[in-house]
This record gives sequence, structure tokens and C-alpha cells, in this order.
Amino acid sequence: MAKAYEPKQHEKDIYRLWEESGLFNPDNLKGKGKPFTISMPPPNATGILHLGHAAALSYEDLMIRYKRLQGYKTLWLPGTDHAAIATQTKVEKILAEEGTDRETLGREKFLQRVREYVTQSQGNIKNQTRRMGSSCDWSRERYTFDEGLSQAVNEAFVRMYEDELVYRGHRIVNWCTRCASTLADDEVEYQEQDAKLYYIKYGPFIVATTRPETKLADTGVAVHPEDERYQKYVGQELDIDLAGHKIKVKVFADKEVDKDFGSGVVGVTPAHSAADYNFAQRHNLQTIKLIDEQGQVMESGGKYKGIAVLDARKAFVKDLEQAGQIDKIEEIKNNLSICYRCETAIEPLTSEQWFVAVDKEIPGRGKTLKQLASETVKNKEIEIVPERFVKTYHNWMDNLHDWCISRQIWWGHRIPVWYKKNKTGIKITFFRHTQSEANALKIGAGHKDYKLTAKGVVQAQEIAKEINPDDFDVIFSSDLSRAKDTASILFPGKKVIEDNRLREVDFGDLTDKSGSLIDKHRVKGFPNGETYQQVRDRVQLFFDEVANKYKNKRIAIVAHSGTWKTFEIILNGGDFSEDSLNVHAPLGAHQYNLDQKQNEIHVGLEKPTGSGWVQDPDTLDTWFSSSLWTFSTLGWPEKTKDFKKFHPTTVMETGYDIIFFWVARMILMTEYLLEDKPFETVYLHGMIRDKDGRKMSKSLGNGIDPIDMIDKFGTDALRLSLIIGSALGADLRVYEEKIAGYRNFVNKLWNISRFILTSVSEVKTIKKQPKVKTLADKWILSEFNEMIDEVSKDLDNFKFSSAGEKLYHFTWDDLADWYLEIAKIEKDKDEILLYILERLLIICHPFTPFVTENIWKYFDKENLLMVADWPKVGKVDKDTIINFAELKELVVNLRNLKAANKIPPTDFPDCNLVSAILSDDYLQLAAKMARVNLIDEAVDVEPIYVNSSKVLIDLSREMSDKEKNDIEKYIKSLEIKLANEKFTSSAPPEVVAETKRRLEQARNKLK
RNA sequence: GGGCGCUUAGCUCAGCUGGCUAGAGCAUCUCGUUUACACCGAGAGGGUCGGGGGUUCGAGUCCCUCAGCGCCCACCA
Repeated sequence: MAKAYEPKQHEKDIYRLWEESGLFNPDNLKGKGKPFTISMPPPNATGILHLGHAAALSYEDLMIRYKRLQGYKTLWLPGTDHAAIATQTKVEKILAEEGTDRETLGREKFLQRVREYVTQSQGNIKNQTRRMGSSCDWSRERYTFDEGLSQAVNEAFVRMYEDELVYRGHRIVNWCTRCASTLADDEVEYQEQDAKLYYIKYGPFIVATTRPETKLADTGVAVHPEDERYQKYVGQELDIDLAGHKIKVKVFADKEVDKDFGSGVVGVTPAHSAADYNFAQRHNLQTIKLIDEQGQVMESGGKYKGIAVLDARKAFVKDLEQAGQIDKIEEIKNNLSICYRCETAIEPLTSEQWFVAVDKEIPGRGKTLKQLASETVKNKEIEIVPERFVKTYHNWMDNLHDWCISRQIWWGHRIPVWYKKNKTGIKITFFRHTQSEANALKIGAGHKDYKLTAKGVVQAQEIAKEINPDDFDVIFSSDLSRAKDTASILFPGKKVIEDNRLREVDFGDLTDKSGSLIDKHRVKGFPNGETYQQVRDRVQLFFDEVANKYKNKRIAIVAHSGTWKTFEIILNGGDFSEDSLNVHAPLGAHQYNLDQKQNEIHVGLEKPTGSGWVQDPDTLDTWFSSSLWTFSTLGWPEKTKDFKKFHPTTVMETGYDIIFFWVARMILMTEYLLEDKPFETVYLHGMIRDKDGRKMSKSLGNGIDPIDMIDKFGTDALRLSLIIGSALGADLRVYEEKIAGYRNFVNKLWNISRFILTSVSEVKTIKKQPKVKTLADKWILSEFNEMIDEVSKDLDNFKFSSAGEKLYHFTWDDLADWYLEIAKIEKDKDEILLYILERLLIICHPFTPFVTENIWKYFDKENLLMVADWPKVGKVDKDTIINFAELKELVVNLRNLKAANKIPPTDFPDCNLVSAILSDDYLQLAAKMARVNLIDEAVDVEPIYVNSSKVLIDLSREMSDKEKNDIEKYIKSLEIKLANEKFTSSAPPEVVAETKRRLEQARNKLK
């Protein structure tokens, strides 16, 4: 055996040995009874294992190895997660560095890129997981995109759809403009920032807001019901002018309004604030969407249309200032909501999305999802460790709102919903307006209002001859004169409904510019104007409304060339391109069926048969698939053997930071789908921090790479540094010196073993606890048995840190520093040393698997240490432990005496020891350990009392005044205590007896 | 605004349902190569347990209160 243990030389070989043994797989374990199962929380697919993962793996492996040694069939199922937004964001960053983006690549090519990235990072993660020594069953490894797991996702979605627990709704959602996707409520984080609070003169009110631009889409004004200042307005509809932009608001009272904040008046913007959306629900307000998915102001923003939100704010505030409508501006602190993955500001907006209904009663169960998930924990069917997180869990559960599960990112499980264009029976006849003044000038009018020319009027009259107005049930027109006028000529005497969504594209800065110049901008959009995509969106909204309202009607629409182009694309399919956009709508009637528009919906596991079905482009929230993790990995929805055998799992080990994201959702979904719990116990560990208590992060540069630490100090040392040093669930600081300290311990264990294995005459297995010959033998076995007992209990109670400390203390202090030293003196201890070592290796194994397995080899066993038997607890003799403490104290005191008298450690001064408690054998032992020369005859000096032994030593050394003083004080305090009748009568007898014993001991010292 | 946690030696932290003269590791100081280990050994110093009050025979531990720090949740526009 080498003098120092070099982890690097052994770890990889040992891991290979384990892996090739097949013993990570429970099928190859002998254990009977209920298996012990942990689902490994999937690490993010970003490719690098950080200390948080390393910690989790350490705790999980600790539990798994402990249980395996105890004879359980253990399954630790590893896997990886596609980590939707996180991964997509990461790959988008890489693409940005390459100067491209996902839109340019297109969906399929982009997904291919992500797959390549994930394959690579998963490889890294798996290697790093192995280096941590993780004894997980690689043969059962799963990935959320595996066929089976994807089926599980679809199955869950479809069942929930059938139970009406998932629904599609137009609601306010958190929108990340960078990710171009929705986010769940808990995926939004908050960042405090300096903000301006603008007080705006707003009709008869002053309204305070941090986001003035949203006031353009206000539809209500809220005041407190008891606020006397504003009572008279409640119930009124007011027209408000905001620097020329006109809005209509309904004034209402709601007790949610804080009278004392700002002016006590809230301008309500239902489309862009979750709070306001709730107001709108309660008070039946209209919702006007102002900001689009790109973060730009929409049509409804009037002159600010097409401007990015922040610019629109500046422009609008400037206009308000000029209009004298800014009352004042205050500097305040504000919480900005940001995306948890890319830290972009969140834009709340209304959008059509899929949701999980958490407050809806589940058919046949009489309870909501929320209730199911709450009760499981309330009933203690699931135990949460540490317990304080139970409260956190309930607090979150109680506040849970419907969960938005559709994401617009591409990397994820496609929503198993297909749409088919369906018949509405609506016939649409489109007419372009005839020649306008702008047409005559060959310039682009866009939103600018031009009249028809005389020629235009004639053209319209010509067309009118061809049509019978009674052939149409409803007539729509754009709100621009050229279209309205055309309509009135085509359909004399008929009612024409104006709709501004049918307007021409807005040419912005190019309004009134020549057609040829305009043509150049059609694809990319017009500066400060619109893109055709935007026109299509508003026309689409118009169609949605028409499709619902006018089933089987004949509809005429008079509008513009630009609108017509979107008709073509929406109703006949195709894409915007140079060619399709530079065509002008020919005059005359254009027939369409709106049949294609209205969707038929199919929700199912497979794509429906028949043609024309198109799958929902959105993907599912990554936590939706993660919530099925404990059973989708075991084969569900198939009733597989594994599923029956290993579910519910035993322990879920994860960080407290994802209790909501993941733990709560697993409980919720499992209770719903399986009417069972996903796990029996949740063990939540704390966060790993740096030496100064800061979170480790790339930007701070304070992160420690676990692999670096493994290279430097070995996996066992790293594991110990992550296990020891914190109370249950508390955050843990990790730094290099600490890891180095545990490296020293690992080396100590190695050297203890080296000493024992090389000093015994034969290395062999000792089956039964050997007979004791001396006090020291009895003592070390008592300590050892006590340690086994306490460590086992700690591990059963998830007190890993405490267990590790006890192990450390026994190994280093009791065994190495005392017993091995005694063994050198007393000799003939082969059996006890081997007996202890073998079992010590087993107990250390879950903490430090590599070094222990390595030492185990010297025992020449058939089995790996990994599957040895956890030792049984033998007899613990408390009296022996007390007596031995006496011996230790004597030795320490003798050593101190020597040191105080400047006697070199190598000198053996003569010394006569007399003891009331310790026999001569032990006095001799003590003398040897303290390196004094034991003589029989009394030396010619005053005796010095050390502990309860009388020491006659050829030295002069008085007990110091301080020492004497301390002892006297101590004796006095004990005497007072014992003299107190209340103490002796009310304290437990064993406490009183112990106090007496200590008093006696202390008095002996002073004798 | 609600909830949770923390404050114990120079540093990092243990201390469960109240009962050893309050512990550990690191650091510091002194001494040291004695047939495992200098990634070591032997020893030492260092704390009125954040402040104040209370309950109790007895409080680091329970209760109240004040102060500081941290985290989580929440629709202050």
C-alpha cells in the first residue's frame, strides 16, 4: 500500500468495477421486500455539472449505498431532461455568436442543432455523474424525449383534456419578448430597480403609473369604495383625452385599491397587467390589447403604433408633457418582472394559450387538483424534510392560479392537439376600392384618407351593374373614405359596417411616396409603419369574429389591396414574398369561402386520420413532462413490471429552490393520474454557496468546478465536504480549504487501514466480535458500537452531516489517536483491529465509496464492498466509556505536566502513579502513553493529584491558581444545586445522580 | 404586506423534545520525527451563545420584545 492515498490512480478503475458488476441494477441484488427507490432529478441539459448537482448526487448516492448495504433492492434511476427554455436559450446564444438565429434556420434545422447540442452535453453530464461515484442504474436511464416518456406526456394531456382540466383560453399571460414565449407564474422573477412614477392628468383624475404607455389601452378607472374624493364618478363612463389619444373608461370601486398609494386612482389596463386583468374580470371591462408579442405598440396605440414599448413610453410622456398633462414625476423603487432564464423584462399580455385548471372539480373525484395536492401533504401521506417546508408548500399551493402550459418555443413536446379547417358556410366576396386620388398620383396612401377620383366613381358604378346588393347579407368596409365610398356605390341603400382592421397597410414614413419605392419595403416592413404580418394578424382577428357571428351568411367586403393580400394568404394559404406582395388587387369581385378558417380540434395521442390536420405549433412547459418523471421513467402509461415494483418511489431528493417548479407539480399530477403519491418522502437540501455565502455564478466568477476539485482532492473528499457542515436543509458554504481538510481524512482512513493490514499477522475476516482482553478493547468496541448505532439512526433521519461528523470523530480521534496508539503498546490485537476495520469500511462506504472499496480489496473478499452487510450494533458499555475517559485524562495531564516543566517528549521522568479507579495495568499503560517511567517507590516530593489519580512525580508543579479557582467554582455550583431541595425533588433521578458523580470527581481533583 | 430562516470561538458551522464546566473543523501559538499517516502527532489559548425581559429547581435550547442579516411568496398601480 502506498504511503499516501492517490484518488486519481484508483477512482476510474473502481467505478468501472462497480458498473461492470451489474450491481447498480436492483435486478441483480439479492435483497427482498420493498425496494428503495430514488428518481434522479434530471440535471439541466446545459452540459456542466455544478456543485449543486454534485451535492445532490452525493446525498442521493449516500442514501442508495446505505440502503443497498442494508440489504434493500435499491433503484436509483438516472435521467436527463430536455429543459425546454433553458436549452433553447443556450443554443440561441450560440447561434447569436455565429451571427444567425432560429428564425433563419427554421424549425427543423434549429431542432437538429439543439439535438446535437443536447447529445453532447448529456454525454458530459453522464461522465461527470460517474466521476461523482454515483451508483445509479444506467441500464434504466431515461430522457424526457424518449418515445415512452413522450407518450406519457401525451397521455397525461389527453386525459386532462377529457376531464376538462386543460383548456384553451384567451387570458393574460407572462410573455418574454426575447424567448417569444409565455412563462408560468413561477418562472417570473423580480428585480428591484429605480423607476419613475408618473402622475398623469387623466380627465378629472390624477393617475399614477410606472408604465404610462399602457394608459393608451386603459378601459377602466378603479378607486377605493370608501374613498370620498371619487365617489361621484363611480359608475360613470368617461371619455379621456391623453395628449390627443382618446380612450373610454368605466369608473368602478374595488377594495383592492390602496387609497394611499399614488393618487388613490388606478388606471386599469386589462390587457397588460395581471392585476388589472382581475379587475376587468370582476367589473366586466373591455380588454384592448396594446402591445404585441414583439413588444411593440399595436394598432390600438394610435400614433404610437409600431414603436417598441420603451420608445413609445418616451414619446408618449413627451406628448403628455407638451399637453401639460404630466402633474409630477416621482422616483420610486419598483419590482421589475423578468424572465428566469434570460432576464428579459416580462410583458404581461392577453393571448390564447393552454392552461391547467387547478380550481376545477375533477369529474368523479369531487376535488380540484389543488385540493388533491394539498391534502396529500396535509395528511402526511408525503413527508417533507425538513418540516418547515410544509408551510412553504401549502402557501404556494393555496395561491396557485391556473397554470399556463403552452410555450411558443420550439424545443419541447409538441402539444398533442390538431386543428382542421372547417366549414362555416360563410361566403366572402372581396372588392377593392376603385381609383382614389392617391392611385391617380401613383403614390401610396396607406392610412391616409383620400377620396375617389371621378374615374373611380365611374369604375364603381360599372361594377355595381354586375352585382345584386341583395345577394349579400352583410357588408363590411374599411373605415377609409375610398373604401367606404366604393361600398356605398356598390351597395346603394345597404348598411355598411366599418371596421378599421380592414384598413390598408400603414406605409409609415413612406406614406405618399411613390409606388416603386414602396415596393422595395413590402417584405421587410415600412419604417414606422406596419408589416404585412401585422395586417394579417388584425385581419385574422376580424375573421375570427365574423366566423363566430355570421354562420352561413354571404358577406361582402370592400377594402384595399393590402388587405386583399392577407385574404389570399389566410384563406388560400401561402406565404408573404416579394412576388405575392407586389401584386395589386384587380378590380371586381373576388370570391372566397371562410370555410377554411374555423378550426376543428382533435386532442389525442396520435395524429388523426384524414387530410388537412395541422398540429398546434406550440410546445409544452418543460415542467409538465417533469411532473410525470417518477412514473414516466418506469414505463407508464404501460403497466410495466418496473412501474408496479418501484412506484411510488421512496425518496425525492432535491434542492429547496425547486419545490414549486417540480416537487409540487409532481405531487399534483401523480395524485391526479395515478391516485397515488410520487414518493414517500421529500428531502430538500440547501443551496451551495461560496466562502462568503454568495451564490455561485458565472458572472461573479466564484463558481467551483466539481471536476477540478475531484482532480485535485478526489471524489471522496469532495463528497464529504458537501455532506458535512450544515444542519438539515440549511445552505452550505464550500471552498477549497474545506475540501482539502476532508482529503486529509480520506488519507487518514487509508493510513489506518495500511497500519492495520500490514501489522496483523494475517488479513482475514473476523465474523464475531472478538473477546476483549483489556479496558481499551472494551472501550473501543463500545465506542464503535455506539457510533454504528448513532450513524445508522442519523442516516435514517436524513441527518447526513451529523452522521458524517460522528464517523469522522470515531475514526480519527478514538480509533487512530487512542486505540491504535494503545495497540502498539498492548499488542496482540489483530482480531479486534480487523473486526473494526472491516465494518468501519462498510459504514464509511456511503460517504467515501472509492477509498473504502479500494481498501476492501486487501481483504481479498469475493464480494464488492458495495454489497457487503451493514454491521449490527453490539453492546455499548457506558461505564467503560466513563472509565476510559479517566485514563485519557490522566495521560493528557501527565503530558501537560511534562510540557509545563519543559521536559523533552523523548525523556522519561520517573513517576509513581496511584489510583483509586484504575488498576495497575492501566497506570502502566498511561505511563507508556504519556512517556513517563513508572517506579514503585514514592519519590521524595509532595504528591500532585491529577484527575482522580495521585501522581508522585519527580517534578515540581503546582496546580495553577486559575485551575484551582475554576474547579472550586465548579464544585460550589454543584453543591448549591444539590442543596436545592427543589432540584433534587423535581429533576429526574438520573440527572441528580450524574450531578453527584461529577461533584465527587471534582472534589477528588482538589484533594 | 405575509411567511420562513439566521445571529454561538478570529473564520465556517454543530448543539434533537430544556439537564455534562457550551462542542467540532479551519486558523493561531508551543512542542515534536515515537516501527500508519507532516494530507502527521502531543498540547495550549480563544465564547457573559445578538440586546432586554419572562417561564422554570435549571434556558444556547421554550415564550415575549427589540435590533441586524438572508431567503421565499404577494395583483402597490
